[in-house]
Amino acid sequence: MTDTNKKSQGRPRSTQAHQAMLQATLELLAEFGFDGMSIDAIAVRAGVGKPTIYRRYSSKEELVADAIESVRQDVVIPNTGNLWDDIDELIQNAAQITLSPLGRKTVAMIINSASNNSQFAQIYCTKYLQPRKQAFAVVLERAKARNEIQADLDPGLVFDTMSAIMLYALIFQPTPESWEAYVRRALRLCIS
Amino acid sequence: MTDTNKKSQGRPRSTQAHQAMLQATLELLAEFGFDGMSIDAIAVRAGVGKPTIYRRYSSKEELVADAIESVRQDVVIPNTGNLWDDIDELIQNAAQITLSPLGRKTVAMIINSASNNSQFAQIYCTKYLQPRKQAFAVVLERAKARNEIQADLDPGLVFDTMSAIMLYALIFQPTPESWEAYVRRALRLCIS
Amino acid sequence: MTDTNKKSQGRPRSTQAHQAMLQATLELLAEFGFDGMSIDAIAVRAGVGKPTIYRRYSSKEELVADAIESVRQDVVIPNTGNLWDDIDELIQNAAQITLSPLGRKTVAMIINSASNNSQFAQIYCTKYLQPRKQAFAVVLERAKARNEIQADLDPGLVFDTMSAIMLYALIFQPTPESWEAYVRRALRLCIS
Amino acid sequence: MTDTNKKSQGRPRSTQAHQAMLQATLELLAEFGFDGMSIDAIAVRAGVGKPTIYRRYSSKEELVADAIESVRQDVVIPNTGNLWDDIDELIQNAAQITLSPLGRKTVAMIINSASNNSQFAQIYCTKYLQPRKQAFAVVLERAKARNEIQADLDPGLVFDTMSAIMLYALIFQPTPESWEAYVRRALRLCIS
DNA sequence: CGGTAAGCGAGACGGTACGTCGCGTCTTAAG
DNA sequence: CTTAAGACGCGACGTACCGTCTCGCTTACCG
Repeated sequence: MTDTNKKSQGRPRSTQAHQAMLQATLELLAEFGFDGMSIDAIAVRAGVGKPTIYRRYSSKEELVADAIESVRQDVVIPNTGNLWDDIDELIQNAAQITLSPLGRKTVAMIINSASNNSQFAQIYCTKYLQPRKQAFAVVLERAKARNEIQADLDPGLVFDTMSAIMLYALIFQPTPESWEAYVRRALRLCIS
Repeated sequence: MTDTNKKSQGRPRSTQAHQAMLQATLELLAEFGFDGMSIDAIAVRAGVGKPTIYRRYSSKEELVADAIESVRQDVVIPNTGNLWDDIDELIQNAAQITLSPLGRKTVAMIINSASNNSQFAQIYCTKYLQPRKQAFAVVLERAKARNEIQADLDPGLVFDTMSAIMLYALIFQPTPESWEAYVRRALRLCIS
Repeated sequence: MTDTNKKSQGRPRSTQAHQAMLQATLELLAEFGFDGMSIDAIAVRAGVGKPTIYRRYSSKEELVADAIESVRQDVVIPNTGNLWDDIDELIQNAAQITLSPLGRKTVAMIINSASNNSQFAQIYCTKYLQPRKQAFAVVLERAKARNEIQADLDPGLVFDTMSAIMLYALIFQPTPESWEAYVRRALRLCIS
Repeated sequence: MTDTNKKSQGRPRSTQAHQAMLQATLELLAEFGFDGMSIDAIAVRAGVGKPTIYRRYSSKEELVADAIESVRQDVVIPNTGNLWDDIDELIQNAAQITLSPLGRKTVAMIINSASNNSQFAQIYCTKYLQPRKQAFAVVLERAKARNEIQADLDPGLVFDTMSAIMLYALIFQPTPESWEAYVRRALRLCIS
C-alpha cells in the first residue's frame, strides 16, 4: 500500500539563511525603523537573495514579527512575597525591553501594525499578551492570598490597564518623571 | 527696515482646492489607511495637482494632521451634576469619534505617527490632549466639590489612564463587551 | 509483472529522462518560443530535475539544438525525371517542416541563434545545409544531363538563393500568395 | 461648438531624455547585444529613470527598434545610367550599414524579433523594406527603359530575392569571397 | 484698467523599493 | 553513483509612489 506521505522533499530550507535574515532584520529595524528599511537592504545585509525572504514571509510585517518573536524573552512570574515589589519587578522587566532603542522601535512597529491590521493585533494578543496576563494573574492571586488587595479585583482588567499605561507613556511621554515611576504611580490609582 | 511689506502678490491660494484636498485625504484615510494611500491618489481624488498639495504641506503626516484638525470637534465639558454621568458623556463623545471607520483609521494613524515620530507625538499632546485634559480636570474638580471623590486625586493621571485604556481597547479589543462598557469598567478601578 | 515499476539500481532512468526532456523541449519550443520558455518549465514538463538537464547541456541553445537534431528528417533526393517536378517536391518537403507551428519556431530559433552566434551558424551550415546542398546538386546535374538548364549554372549558388528565399518568405511573409507558390516563383527568376 | 480638442496637457516629454535613452540603447546594443543588455543599464547610462523609458516603450524590442529607426539612413535611388552600376551602389550602401559591428547586431536583432514576432516583422516590412522596394522598382524601371532587362521582370520579387540573399549571406557566410561579391553573383542569376 | 506674478491642473522627470521570475548551482533523500 | 525535488544567491523585470520640475492657463492684485 502506497502511503502517499506528504513528507518534505528536495533541499531543506537553510536555517543559516533564516537566522541571517532575522538578525539583519533586527539590526536594520533598530537602525532605520520599520518604514526606513527595505527588503533589499535586509537581503544584502543577510547575504541572502530576496526570493529567499519572500519564500518564507509574504510581507515585511510578517518578517519583522517573526524576528521579534525570535528574540523574545520568557515570561517571568516574580514572587518576592510583596505585591508592589512584584509589580516593580514586572515594570523593571518591561522597562528593559521597551526603553532600549530597539525596544522603542519594536513597540512602535507593533502598535503600528496592530492599529492598522486587526489580525496582527489578535495574533499579538494571543502570542504575547495572553501569557503575560496569566502570569500577572498569578501575582495578583498571591497578593489576594496575603490580603494585600481586594478579593474581587479583576486581574485581567488590571493587566490591561497596566499595559495600556505602559504603551501610552512610551508613546506620549506625558511627564518629565521616569517611565517606570510614572507607570507605578498610575498603577497606584487602580490597585487599592 | 524696508516698509515694502512682503504681502501676497499674484493669485491667492484657492480655498476650494484646499478644501477638496482635505476632504479627499479624509476619505482615502478611512478607505485605505495612512500607509495605503498615496499623495497621487489624494491629488486625483481632489482634482488637484500634486504641487498644489506640496506647496501647502511638506509631508503626508502634515497633510493628514491638518485634515484631522479640520474636522475636530470642540472640547465639551459635561456638567450633569454627577461624576459618572459626566464620565459617561465623555466616553460617549469619544466613542462617536473613535468607533466610526474613519475614526478608527484616524486613531491608528495618530498612534502610528506618534510612536514613530516623537515630534508628532508632542504636537498631538499639545494640540489635542492638553485641552481635553484641562476639561477633564474641571469635571473632577466639580466632583471633588461634591465630595464624590478624594481631594488628592491627580486629575492629569486619571485622564492619562482613561486615554490609555481607550486607545488600548481600540487597538486590541481585549473583550467581547462593548468598547464603552469596557472603558467604564476600567475607570471604575481608578476612581474610588 | 514480475517486479516493481521502479526497476533497478545504478542509473536506470537515464535514456528515459533524456527522451522526456527532449520531448518537453520541443513542445515548449512550439508553444512559447525560444525566449518564452524556461529551463524550469522544461524540467517540470519532463518530470526531470534541473541538474539532470544541466548535466547534459550547458545552455538552452545546446539543449534545443539537440532536441531539433533528434527529430530531423533524412535528406531526400527527388528524381521525377523533370527538374521542376523535382524542385516542387523539395519545396513541398521543406514546407512540411517549416510551415508547422513547431517548424516556424524551430526555424526562428535557428536563425536567431545563427545571427547572434556565428559558431552556431557554421555548425548548422555543416550539419544541416551542406548535405542538402549536395543533394540539390545531384538534382541539378540530372537536369543538366537532360539539357533542361545551362551547364554552367552554379548549383551551390542556386541552392543558397533558394534557401535564402525560403527563410525570407517565412519570416516576412511578403505576399498573400502561398509560401510554396512564392518560393517557386522566385526560383523561376534564377533558373532559366 | 464643443470641439473636445485632445491637446497636450502637463509637462511635455523631454526630448533630451528621449535622445539620451536612444543613444544609450545603441551603445549598449553594440557593446553587449540585445539579450545582454538590461533596461536598468540603459536607464543608468542615459541618466534617466526606468519609468521614463517604460512611459515611451512597452518592451525592449520597441525601444531598440526606435533607436535603430532614429539613426537610419535615407533611402537612396542611384542613377548611374547603367543597371549594374546602380545595383553595385545599392550593395555598397547596404554593406556600409550591415557589415559594421553595430550593423551586424542590429540585423541580428531585427531577424530575431521578426522571426519570433510576426507583428514586428510586418512593421519592419512596412517601415523599412517597403520604401527600399519602391526605390529599387524605380531603378529597374529605368533599366527597362534602357532595354537592359526584360519588361516583364517583377521588381518586387527581385528586390525580395536580393534582400533574402543579403540576409542569408550575412548570417551564414557561405563562401570565402566578400559579402558584396557574393550578393552580386547571386543577383546575376536572377537578372537576365 | 491692464500688466504681471503667483497659483492652478496636468503630467513628465530622476529615483527608490517593490514583489516576481528565471538563471545556473547546491543540497537533500531515495533508489 | 544518479535521480527528482526544490532551496539557494543573483540579478533583471515591469510597477507604484515619491517629491520636484516644467508646461500653458487662469485669476486677482497693484501700479
